[in-house]
Amino acid sequence: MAKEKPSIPKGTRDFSPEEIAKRNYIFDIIRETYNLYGFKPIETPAMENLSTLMGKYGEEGDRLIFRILNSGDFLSKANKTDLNAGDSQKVSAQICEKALRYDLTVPFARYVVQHQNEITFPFRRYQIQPVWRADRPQKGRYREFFQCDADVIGSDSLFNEFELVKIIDQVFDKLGISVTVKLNNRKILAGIADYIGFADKITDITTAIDKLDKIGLEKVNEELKDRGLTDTAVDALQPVLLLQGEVKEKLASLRNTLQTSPTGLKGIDEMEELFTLLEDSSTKCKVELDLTLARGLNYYTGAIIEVKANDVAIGSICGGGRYDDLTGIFGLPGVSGVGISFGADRIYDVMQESGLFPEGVLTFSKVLLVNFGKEEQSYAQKILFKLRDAGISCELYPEASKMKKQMQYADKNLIPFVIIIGKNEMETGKLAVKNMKTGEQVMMDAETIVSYLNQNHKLSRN
RNA sequence: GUGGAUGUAGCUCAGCAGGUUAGAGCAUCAGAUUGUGGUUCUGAGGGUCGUGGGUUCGAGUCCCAUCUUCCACCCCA
Repeated sequence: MAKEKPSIPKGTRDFSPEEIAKRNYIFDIIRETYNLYGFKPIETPAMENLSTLMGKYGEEGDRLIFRILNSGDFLSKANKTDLNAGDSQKVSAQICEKALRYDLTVPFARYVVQHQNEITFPFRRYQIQPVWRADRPQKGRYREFFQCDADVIGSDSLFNEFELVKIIDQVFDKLGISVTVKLNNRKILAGIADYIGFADKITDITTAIDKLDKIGLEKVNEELKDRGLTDTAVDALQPVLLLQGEVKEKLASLRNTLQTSPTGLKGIDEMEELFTLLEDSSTKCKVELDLTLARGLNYYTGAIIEVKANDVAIGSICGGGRYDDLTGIFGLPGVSGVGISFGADRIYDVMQESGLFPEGVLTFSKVLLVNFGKEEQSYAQKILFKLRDAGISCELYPEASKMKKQMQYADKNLIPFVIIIGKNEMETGKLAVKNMKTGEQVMMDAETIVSYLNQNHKLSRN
């Protein structure tokens, strides 16, 4: 049999215990915060019906959806003409009924519609699961990655947007990542497109302006013209692109410019309300209005949210926005939702690069009990279970190896305490408790060990 | 989907005018030290040089293809 070199698909990764520990640290902080804000968890399957996903993410998005081949004699169901013509596009739709989920928002919309009679609105849910995209891997870009979504559906109130920004602020503060939250509003963008006379080209306009800080004003203008805008339209757009100043000033100026566009004015009202809420309850991170922010899938209709790390160049690490009619596609119109999504894998990369993971995350066992032999082991066992009863993670070295080896094991596994139980200790009842970080060793009886460890553990936790 | 770089031991890399048995550091394992780790010393194991073809007397080294990873574009967490 030919030897097969083990490997995993492009853009996917294995996770070691250490990596899981670090990732869980991120998940825990996000989950705690979601819980604190009263969100409830759900999960949905890794695969959805292809038709549920198609057409929700734009043309590019459709291309990036991983499709799942039907089982059995799937080719017999394919249209022979398309097959012979080599039309992969058409054939794949005929032989794939399922696909891996591309994000968590669309499956959530599907969930809401499907379970609408069990749900009490407004519904606050969160969801932490992997998603898949058939993208070409790059820095901070994977084909399988975790999203951590929180959405409020069934409420138009801008208080929801406000709370989501507060969550973002709190999560990144706890993680120790310095970030800037950028906000914009699709209605303002629509108003701008309307104002320059190209309401139908809003997608082209937004994707072009989105690149402003990346390729510069001139290139953006070029691209706008390439995408079919007239010179006068591009000229009319300039004051908007170059808008400077405080949030209030920007909005006032826009209000003047967009006075003929009811949609634009609505967007400005919304942003004003949101920023007023944010002013009354200050955030630790910077929150700014960025009119060039056009990101977001094409189902966004109101607020657009994006978060960038200030110290690491990696693209956005959290994004979100309001979608007014995502559930309408599945037969439940008139329900508005707003949500955010933390990109756990990018957050991981940022934390790794900036050395932000606390030391303690890699500690699994808090205590190792040294094993010297049969008698010592049975004595140590009692201590072992006593510690576990007290909620202290610990392990007993399973065989009577050399002490050096056992100490090395504790060292390599970053176990902060070692308890040594030999003949002497068994006779006196005083056990040797060694702090592996300081090297200091204290003799104490079994009764005091638990409180000693708890105390020291808290101290070292910082 | 487009363009560019990369691939030698578990990891980081050396080796190249094509020429015997492919090297180093770190890591691993064992010993020095049969009750004390993170330092030191000694030794050992570990590679079909990403994969498949081709050129050549001879290829880790040159050519082609393919895959991986990385970088940029597109797009995005």
